[in-house]
Amino acid sequence: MRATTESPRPNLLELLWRATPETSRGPRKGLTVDEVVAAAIALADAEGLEAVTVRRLAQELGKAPMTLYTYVPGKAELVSLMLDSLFEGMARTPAQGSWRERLATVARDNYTLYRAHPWAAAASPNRPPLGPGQCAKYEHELQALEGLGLSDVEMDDALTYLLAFVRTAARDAAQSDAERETSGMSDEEWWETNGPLLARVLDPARFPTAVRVGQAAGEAHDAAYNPEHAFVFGLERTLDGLSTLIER
Amino acid sequence: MRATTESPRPNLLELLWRATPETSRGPRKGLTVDEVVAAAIALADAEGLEAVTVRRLAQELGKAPMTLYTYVPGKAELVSLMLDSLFEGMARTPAQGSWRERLATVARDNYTLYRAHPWAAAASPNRPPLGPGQCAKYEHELQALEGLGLSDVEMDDALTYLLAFVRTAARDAAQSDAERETSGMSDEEWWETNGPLLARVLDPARFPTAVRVGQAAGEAHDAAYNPEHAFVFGLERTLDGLSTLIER
DNA sequence: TTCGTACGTTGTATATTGTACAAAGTACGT
DNA sequence: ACGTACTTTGTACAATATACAACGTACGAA
Repeated sequence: MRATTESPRPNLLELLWRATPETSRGPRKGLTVDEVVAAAIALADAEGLEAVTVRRLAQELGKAPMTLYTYVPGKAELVSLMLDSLFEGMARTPAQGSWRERLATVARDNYTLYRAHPWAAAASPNRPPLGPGQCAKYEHELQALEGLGLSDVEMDDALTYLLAFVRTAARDAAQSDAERETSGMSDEEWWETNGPLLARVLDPARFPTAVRVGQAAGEAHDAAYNPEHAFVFGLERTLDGLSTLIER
Repeated sequence: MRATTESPRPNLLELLWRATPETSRGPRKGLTVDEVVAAAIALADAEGLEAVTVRRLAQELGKAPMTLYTYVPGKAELVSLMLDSLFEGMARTPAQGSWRERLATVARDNYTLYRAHPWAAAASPNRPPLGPGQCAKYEHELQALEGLGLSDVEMDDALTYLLAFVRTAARDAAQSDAERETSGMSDEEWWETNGPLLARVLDPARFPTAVRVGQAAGEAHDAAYNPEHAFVFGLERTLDGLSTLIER
């Protein structure tokens, strides 16, 4: 048996905190984890997360594809690093005003982030890994809920609930945008194509309420779905829902 | 120029409503769209959506891979068909009781569906294509909001908001399950591996609230995240949020 | 100063994906 | 009876993540 070296594959958490042991042997590294992550974010912002392939990213960095695996154990870890980097640098508007204003600000900061980086809304899990960015974000956002008489567990519940709403709203908005782009069809074209079939098949006798309400919603929003309206409406509802917990 | 036949690639909407023109020429079809969709659902239920590849599905059906393209124009359309089929067959508990009870029932029916078919929660868009299943579902669910004094647009807003919450809750729950399975790590093992680093890096002076609240939440749920609790908590908040719209 | 070895870099290779294309075969309508 | 529309299928291709091994570099010990 050959005494092969134990490959010290860095753990995601170590990587997030940049707690990988420094090595001195061997050639100098031509890149840093931060550079790789920054390039990946730039690429995802410009062309979407599906453009962030190992080959393409390496090309962008002027290296051979496999080189990246020196910096990042795999693609999943790279995405986590991208997210944490976003969280690290995102806006943290200082908390002020009523609890409702403070939470609305938290929601808007998040919505703005996810709208600016649509790939992040799709990639972000409900519980992101505990990197420095996520921790700073969590710390900041909890401030909006401090001193309201909630238990610690309720603070976490409330924040998780609010953030899940925002992520979903942003994700749906991004998806709505993407569909419009991908299909390359305007709403008018869509109706020209599909209207006849729908008219035949959407029997008002069978779906009376659906036809009535669907039509009203479509006309009101001037589209099948209006993400910005959904966010505004949903944010009010979400804050109202939290008020019964907070103003108990 | 050869007079090639215009390939009558069926539109998704035509396919959803099974409104594809019947052909008589040529060999008899060995399958039906319904059989393909049913097999795909069974496969996704058993092994996840990532197991539903064209090759695997064809094998399951005893056909060559490319045969499936006779029935379905591509994989995206197949997934839409799978979803609509699920919606068609899902539980529709009759509406009764207060508006709150009715909406809670709608939410639970949806949550049950998505928990039984985790791939569907991940694949379902905010606005599913207008297939027969989706229409029947929409019609049914709107009943819970009928007669409450809401405008048609508000009915749609409210339902969309409620369903987005449920989808997200189910998606997060499925992801939480998947992570546990994929990592193959129990919570204890995770802490053994990552505890030391976290202890060093999660400075209570830098993240006082985060450390305090995070620890409390973790202990209360006996895990980093408790999806079922999040659903119960969130459903109450969501209904409270809608109450300010409905009981105005 | 020399040299072994740990480690960065990279070319090659593999398994898997969706699906385009064309050949082959089938059965209906004329 | 026969042409042709349509099903079925084999082959092929581009793209993916990443395993593996060869190669070269430069530090640390001698």
